Amino acid sequence: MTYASKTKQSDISLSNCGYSKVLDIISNKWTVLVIYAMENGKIRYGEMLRRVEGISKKMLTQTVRKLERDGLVQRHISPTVPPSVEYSLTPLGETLLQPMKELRQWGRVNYTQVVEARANYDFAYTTGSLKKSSADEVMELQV
Amino acid sequence: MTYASKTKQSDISLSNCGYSKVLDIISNKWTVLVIYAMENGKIRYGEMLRRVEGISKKMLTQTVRKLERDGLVQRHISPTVPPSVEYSLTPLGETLLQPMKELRQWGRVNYTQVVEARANYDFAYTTGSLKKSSADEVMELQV
DNA sequence: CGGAATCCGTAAGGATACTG
DNA sequence: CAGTATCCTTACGGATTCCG
Repeated sequence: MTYASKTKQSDISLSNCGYSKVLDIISNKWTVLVIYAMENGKIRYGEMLRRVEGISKKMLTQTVRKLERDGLVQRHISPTVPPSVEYSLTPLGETLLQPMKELRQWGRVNYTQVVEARANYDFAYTTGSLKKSSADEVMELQV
Repeated sequence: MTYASKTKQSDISLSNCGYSKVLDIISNKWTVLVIYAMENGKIRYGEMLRRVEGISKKMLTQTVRKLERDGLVQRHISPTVPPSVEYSLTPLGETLLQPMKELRQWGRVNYTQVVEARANYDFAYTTGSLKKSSADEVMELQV
């Protein structure tokens, strides 16, 4: 019996599932990268803008505001001219670093296989046959 | 010196960061919930449709296809009438369960604080003052 | 410097209906 | 039962401009 169980399993709900709670916070294009930029301590707005490759002012502000609202990020304003604003993780925000790192590690370790699987899948569905390995072709995608 | 380091830090890139690789896979409304539905073994299409609360056929198919393409999910078709299709995690897919569980655990443990932080933030920005705790008001949101 | 405001295109996702 | 196909709405995010 490969089925898990015949007993009624609880539903997986968007509103009560721990996964969804987290995704509600980190699931978008920039959030984890922005948190990542703060993992070593305070960092200024402009510095983040440069470090997080490709992010716009709009999205950086929006992302960091949402994190602040969620209690994961603190904002420190130095009322100088020109203004200086630093961001850092709150204690709550820092607790998210560990689970995040595990995800990153998974990505580093396994993404090669994912890319290969994709190539294999695409090949199968465009030619009708299957390849054993497409490691050669995807080599240039590794980083 | 609260700054992490003055030495040049590597940029955080969408294309080469382990975080982005994972998000590329799991960062959307349904993926983690669908993976979650398979954590105990094979499960049929219709059963998932019922278990994952609120998902439509379109999104379930789309999500599960993407996971299959990524090599995280296997599809087993029994050519009976009516057809029976079962999905299960591949070995690669199962390796994602552990880091996912840590995230879920984080959500379960800390989401209360996040909700409270939000209420506090919203209160501060709608009234101009700050509250110490809004635990009372957010109680009905807990699950 | 650190934003806010505005405009705009794309794409993610919902609703519904149809099919082998 | 396990999907496709189509339409449609919204929200995410990019580009640009302006401001204290």
